[in-house]
Amino acid sequence: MDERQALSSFGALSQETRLQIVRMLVVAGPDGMAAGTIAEKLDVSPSNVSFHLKELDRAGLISQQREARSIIYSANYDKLAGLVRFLMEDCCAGHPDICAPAAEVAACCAPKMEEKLQ
Amino acid sequence: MDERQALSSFGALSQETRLQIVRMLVVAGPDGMAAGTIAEKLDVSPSNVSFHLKELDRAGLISQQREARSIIYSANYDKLAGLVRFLMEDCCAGHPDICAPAAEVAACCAPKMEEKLQ
DNA sequence: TCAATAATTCAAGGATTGTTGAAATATGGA
DNA sequence: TCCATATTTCAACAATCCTTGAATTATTGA
Repeated sequence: MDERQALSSFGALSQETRLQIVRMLVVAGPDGMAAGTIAEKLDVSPSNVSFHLKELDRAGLISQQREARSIIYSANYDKLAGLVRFLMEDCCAGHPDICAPAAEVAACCAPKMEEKLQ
Repeated sequence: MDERQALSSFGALSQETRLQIVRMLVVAGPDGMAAGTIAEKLDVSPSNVSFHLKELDRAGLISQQREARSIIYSANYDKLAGLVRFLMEDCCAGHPDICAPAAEVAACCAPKMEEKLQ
């Protein structure tokens, strides 16, 4: 991930409805959710949710796939992971000793890692 | 970090000058940099850099401290770490098995951790 | 083919955000 | 005190972003 992509991702995530969409899709997993379902759950108009989905797609944070009359959206985990990496690289570029505590967060994704460190 | 803070942080980081400021301050470390130095290095007007510094301060990503005639800004590492955690929590809320690779990034902050995992 | 469903696109407007340069504030030294 | 330095604040304008509802496209089933 370069600065350009990071800017676009941060921009996409800096709007309430879009952040909620991403969080919902992340929880939904690889099966994703239909645009209409997202609109319904977040109580937002179809046209408005469509606008925000397009924005998230442009940033590369989500993908779409038609299924019958619905269009199914799902989170791009690799892009989210890339953004996490970008932020941590920034952090470490300065003072690894200071930002090391941030590494703790990794435990939430890799519980086995935490065990090994005991 | 709650959604409110995350939104504000993402908004702050979604502007080129501000993202560059944060990256510079992170590299600068705890000593920080004077507002004028930042403006000079990024080739931005003092009033414009001041506008963006205020925005980053509002988001809690940086701190300031007067030193003689200068005002020294420095990165808030804990807030950045909090944002990393927020993103990873989101990731893990869904499918830990899928987003686990993101945990690799932790290695950049905690090289000792990586050794232990060999 | 026709109607219903699902979603997108478009244009208009309102709201927010970014830029600029001039004026104001704060500090330190002569 | 007076001047130079360092930074912020302010107002005006430009640019971007968000919302809304109506019109459009795509798909399915009767």
